[in-house]
Amino acid sequence: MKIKVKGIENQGARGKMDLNERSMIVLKSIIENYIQNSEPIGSRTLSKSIGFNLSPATIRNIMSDLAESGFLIQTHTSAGRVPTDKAYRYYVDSLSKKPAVPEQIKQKLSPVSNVQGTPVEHILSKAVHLLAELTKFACVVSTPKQSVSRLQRIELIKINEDRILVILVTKAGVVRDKIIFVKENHSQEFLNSVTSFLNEEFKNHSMQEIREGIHQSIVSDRHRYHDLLAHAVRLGKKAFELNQPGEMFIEGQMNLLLDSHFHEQSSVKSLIDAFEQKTAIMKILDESMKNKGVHIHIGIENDYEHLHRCSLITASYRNKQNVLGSIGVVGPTSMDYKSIISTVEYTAKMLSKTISEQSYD
Amino acid sequence: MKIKVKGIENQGARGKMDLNERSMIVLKSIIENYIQNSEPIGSRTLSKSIGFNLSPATIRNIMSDLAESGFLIQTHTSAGRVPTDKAYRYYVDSLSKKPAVPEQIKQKLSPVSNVQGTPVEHILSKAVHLLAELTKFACVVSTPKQSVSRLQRIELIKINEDRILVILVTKAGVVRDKIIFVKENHSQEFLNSVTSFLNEEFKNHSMQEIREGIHQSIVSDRHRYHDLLAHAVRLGKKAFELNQPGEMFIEGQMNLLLDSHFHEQSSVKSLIDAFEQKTAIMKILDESMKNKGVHIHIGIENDYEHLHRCSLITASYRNKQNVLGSIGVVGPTSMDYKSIISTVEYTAKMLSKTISEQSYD
DNA sequence: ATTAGCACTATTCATTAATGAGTGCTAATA
DNA sequence: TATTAGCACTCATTAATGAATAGTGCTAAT
Repeated sequence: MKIKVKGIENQGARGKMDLNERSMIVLKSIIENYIQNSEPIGSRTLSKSIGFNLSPATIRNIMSDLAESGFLIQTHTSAGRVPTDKAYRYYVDSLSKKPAVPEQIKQKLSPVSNVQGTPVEHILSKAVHLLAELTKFACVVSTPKQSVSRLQRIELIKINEDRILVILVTKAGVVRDKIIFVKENHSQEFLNSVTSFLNEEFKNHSMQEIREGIHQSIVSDRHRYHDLLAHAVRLGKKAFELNQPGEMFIEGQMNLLLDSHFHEQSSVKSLIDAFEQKTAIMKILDESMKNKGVHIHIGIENDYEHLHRCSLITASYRNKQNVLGSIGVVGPTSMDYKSIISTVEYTAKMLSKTISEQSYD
Repeated sequence: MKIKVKGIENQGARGKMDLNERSMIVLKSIIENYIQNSEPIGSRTLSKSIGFNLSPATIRNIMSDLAESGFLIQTHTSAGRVPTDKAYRYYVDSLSKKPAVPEQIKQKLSPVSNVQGTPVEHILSKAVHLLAELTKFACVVSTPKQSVSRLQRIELIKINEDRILVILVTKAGVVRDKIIFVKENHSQEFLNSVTSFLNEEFKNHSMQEIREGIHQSIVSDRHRYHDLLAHAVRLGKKAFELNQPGEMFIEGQMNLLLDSHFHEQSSVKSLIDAFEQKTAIMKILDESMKNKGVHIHIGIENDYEHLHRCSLITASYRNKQNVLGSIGVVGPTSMDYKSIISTVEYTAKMLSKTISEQSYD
């Protein structure tokens, strides 16, 4: 019993993404097998494991075509073929949308909502920890961007003659603190007035706006003759200057070492570098905040060379008002995209929900 | 030209620590060589590299004695001998006290004092990052213990009908925040009164004391007829309940993988576990807070089995008033104790200095 | 268009042999 | 008595060899 499949012909090596249905199925089988076993599958084995009857020889022909179009690659002449990044891209793009998240995964992620009421950082670290445990890869999460978040409250607390502790509470529920150094010895009562002024003036504005507003105030110098306001503006400028570079939590780096793909194959060194220089990953997380949904960066698609052997799956989290940051997984290009994608998506959703509920708007 | 050294005779395998001077020098040479090259040295090579003339045969005899007393071990018959944990302990104990910290190291650690004015967590993370970079091992630091630190200020900020943001500032300059859920809808003015009351009552007391004090208050119920105080005590109880488990920052885990000792030899798995279950390392850091100076845990000396192949060098950091936490290095038992010890000590000192200067007492 | 068959290639694995670093022991020596 | 020279022995490491294996590519037959 044989099946004949008519379809668009393979277009050769010119990079066209059209594959006839049979080639597609073969490619998919190869990819899924490789994801599972991390070793190439031969034409004979594939012939048996595939659904309908196709002889090894036919499969070899198909594989040869797929190799020519850049979906498969041979490490050496007599070795099986391994999917390329292009193949993974094709595979991911053709995935039937959103497989349901298994109940088991949901349950394992439920502790995220149990840490409500604790600092946002704590929630994030819980989430990223669980995600790493579930996926068995390295996971990262970026802390809420300060510039976009809106002010809920500012507090100025006198420490001693020349130091003031500034506490900023954002709508997203993030608390940031910083000590500023001042020349004048202000009384706490004075600071309280300044505090009220700043709160009234700037509540609900984003940090970005506030910084610009204060800058305007100083330039226009309209408070020149008003002592309190002048001081307030000056202190405010210092207070809102705290431009934290945006942090990132990493969990489960070690997981990557146990993964069969990194174990032998590639030099561990480049992975270490990738995590050492956090900027590259941070950039991808930032990028991910710009659009909704899950983002997938496969191997060579990454700008940063050290990440060429990794794939990143990221998704942003948010409160009701703003996108705050994003969370993601860093793993080998041959990761199980299907399940990882849905897990990351679900984690981001949980995170959004938990944080939204304790946000101040 | 030969040298004869008279000394106390080796006591055999009975565990006596007394070694004649010559054995001591040989042992020290073997250890230092092994630390440098991570491979055993033979009697011939050692005979040449050692200061005075000793034939390989003599050295073999000495080595044989050292092995018998448990300072050296052979992995197999025809292999060179490798120092045991006992040998490292002996070596460390006999180190001439406190070699000077190289200027280069001092310079590389100087950024720690540049982050003054930022949150304590930030300072810690900077310090542990630099330490990891310098030592090329994994480094850990524990955040200030909350229970011992004294209250500088508490703030209660109303979020909405049933939520209050609590901000605790300790003398050590640590800011902690938490949201508490309440049944009554208190006004911010009311919260301000409570705040003043709590600040007046508890400023300069340790969290431990405060918790006990509040507990007493409630038990004795002496505020029964005073509405404000009753509320204040009840809110205070909740506010001071925040018993953060004490965190730990880890940096440079990946460094261990590049180390020649872990690379092949031991299973990476146990190291991963050690870091996964942070409790073991946390316990050692806690322990280290109890006594001054540098603490050294060599291999098998560690209670936790996964750390049997590691050594930990820790030192506590403090402000003027209290010991706050500790910082340390986790590396192979064959680490360069001499330099690591002084580097850790210096880092802890820098940390203490930086934090003290921004502490509130 | 598909398949069977066969030649060819490269990896992997086990075996073997040579090498060499290192020790242990014994007898000679200072 | 302490030290040393010399030699036998052990065992890890390395390279070379060969057999087994998994896989492809090509061609001719269906």
